[in-house]
This record gives sequence, C-alpha cells and structure tokens, in this order.
Amino acid sequence: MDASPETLEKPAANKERLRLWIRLLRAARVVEGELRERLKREFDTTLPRFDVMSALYRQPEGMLMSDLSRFLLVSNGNVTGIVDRLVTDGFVVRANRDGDRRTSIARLTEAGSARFAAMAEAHEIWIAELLGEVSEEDARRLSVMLKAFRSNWENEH
Amino acid sequence: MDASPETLEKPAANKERLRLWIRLLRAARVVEGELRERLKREFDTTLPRFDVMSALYRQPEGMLMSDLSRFLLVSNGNVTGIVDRLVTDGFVVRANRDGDRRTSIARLTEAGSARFAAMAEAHEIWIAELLGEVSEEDARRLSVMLKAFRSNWENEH
DNA sequence: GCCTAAAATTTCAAGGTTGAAATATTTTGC
DNA sequence: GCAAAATATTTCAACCTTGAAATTTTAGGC
Repeated sequence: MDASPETLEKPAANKERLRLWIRLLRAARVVEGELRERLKREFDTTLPRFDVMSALYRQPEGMLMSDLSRFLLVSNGNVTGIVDRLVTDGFVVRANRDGDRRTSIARLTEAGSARFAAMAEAHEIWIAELLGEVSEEDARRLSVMLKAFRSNWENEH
Repeated sequence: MDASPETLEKPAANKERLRLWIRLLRAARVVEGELRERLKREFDTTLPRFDVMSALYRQPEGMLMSDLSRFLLVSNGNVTGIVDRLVTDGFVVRANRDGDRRTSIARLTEAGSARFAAMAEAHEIWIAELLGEVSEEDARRLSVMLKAFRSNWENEH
C-alpha cells in the first residue's frame, strides 16, 4: 500500500500520530498488566483464557476454532493451546459440527459459564477503577474515534 | 483500593469505560500485529527487540537493565533474554558501571544504532499509514486524553 | 572487620504467540 | 468415482512474558 497523499504532505500530523500510537500502546500495557495480575490473583487464570471465555460466553452454542481466532485477532495455533487448557480445567468442551469431522466447536460448560460470569463482574469493576479518571463524555468520544479508526483501516485490508 | 464514588454512582459511565477499553485494546492489537509482521518481513526482527533498541537509541550512554525494564513496562527477566539476543546479533553491548559488578549497562553498537535509525524511519511511515484515518486534530486530542489518563493512574500506584 | 540486609541481575518453569509445516477431511472438476 | 484443490485444525520451533527463586555483589549496623 502506498502512503496516502496526506502521509507525505503533513509531517507534523505524522509526528502527532506517532505520539498517539506510543501513548495508546503504553496505556494499553498498563491496563493489561494490571488486569493480568488481578485475574491471576483473584481467579487463578490468565488474560488469554479470559478472552476466550468471554468470546464463548456470548455464543452459548459455541464457536469454531477459526471463528475464535479471527474474533480474538490471534493465530489458529494459539487458540488450540488455550482451549486445550480450558478443556483440561473443565470450563470448555469440544464437539463436531454437522457431519464435518474437520471442524471443532468449542463451547463453555456450566462450570465455565458460571466462572466467567463471576470474572466478568469483577472485570467491569476493575476497568471502572483503572479508567476512573476518564469522564463518561471523554470515554464516549475516545471510543467513537477508536471505532472509526479501526474499522476504516480494517476494511481496506 | 476501594472503588471511587463515581464508580458506584454512574453505571452508564462504567459501561462506556468498558467499551472504551475493549476498543482501545483491539486497536492496539491490530496495529501491533501489523507492525510485527512488517518488522519481521522488512528487518527480520521483532517488536520487543525494536522496543529495546528504541529505548537505547535515546540514551547513547546506555541503560541499566532495571531502567530498561521499568521504562518498557516489562519484567526484568524478560529484558535479559531480549538483550542477550541483541548482543548475539551484534547490535548491543554490555558493560559494568563504576566499580559495581552487580549492574549491567546495555548500549547500542554502531551497527545497532544504524540499524535502528533505518527501522525508525520505516516505523514512522507505517504508523502514519496505519493511523492515516485519524486527523491531526483527533490525534492530538486522543493523545492528550491518553496521557492524562495514564499519568493520573500511575501516580496513585 | 563481620554479618545481615539490600540491590541488580539471571535463571527457570509455565504459559502465550506466531508462522509455517503437517494432518485430516471435504469439495470440486472432470 | 477419483485426483487435486480447498478447508479446518493441530503440531512444532523459536521467541516473548511473567513471577518466583537463585546468584552475585554491595552497603549498613554493630
């Protein structure tokens, strides 16, 4: 992909975008680190496990491994390992869909669903705490900007 | 830490913060994934190596391992491994500071400095491209909000 | 001058992550 | 029907990451 005209014409804008990216990344890392620590301490689990359970919770009938990896923006091989461990823990089960023996549908067990519900409740409070300095209005504005940015970019690729 | 009054009083604000966090995380992941791919393809390196070199580039006299890990928001043991590999590649050297044989100062070699300069140039263009949909003004506003949020939060902990 | 505490780093096990190769299965073209 | 292409997933090596334990060295208290 070539640089857009604006990319070449406005170096000041690009410096500003670079600064934005650095701050966005640092903010994400601070929050992620804190969440990781709390998930470990309070629920003896990890952020990737939480993410997978979160995705499955919204789809009680289950998700294909490939849907899971696409939704979570991680590789196929990665999901395999995380789901394996969740199965070992008894939070997820695998099944086949239709007569297709290639596919594997993962879904939460009763225990997994109950566990996730408890984690989600805590998670929401933690985020409220960690982003407490962001006013409701700022949160809304930031959120809209980020949504626009990401969907624009993804549609091109 | 107890939840702030606002945390309890405004559930709508908390939902908005949760939405913000999810979008922030996804945006960061999309950009990070793209950067990782390009660093691999164009420079045969990784994002963590880039981060370490970036930090060292700004401090030509070098940095302590502990300063490096604090600055990059990663663990001590993590930095050890990444620096090890950069040393193997000839991009970084270690030295001792003063007479203190506990400390280890890492700094870029000539080759490391030259390599980072080339990567930084490409990196800035990539960010301009990936965040191209964000106007200069939006970038500035977002950036200010993120800075305020992170520094407020960090000061308390 | 010792002994203990503190400080800086490394080591290590467990898990997360990617990208590529391998495996297994289904679909398609003929 | 069958060979080849396409699809879904797993496996694997290399690297990243954490948090805790171990190591090495220095600083402080006495």
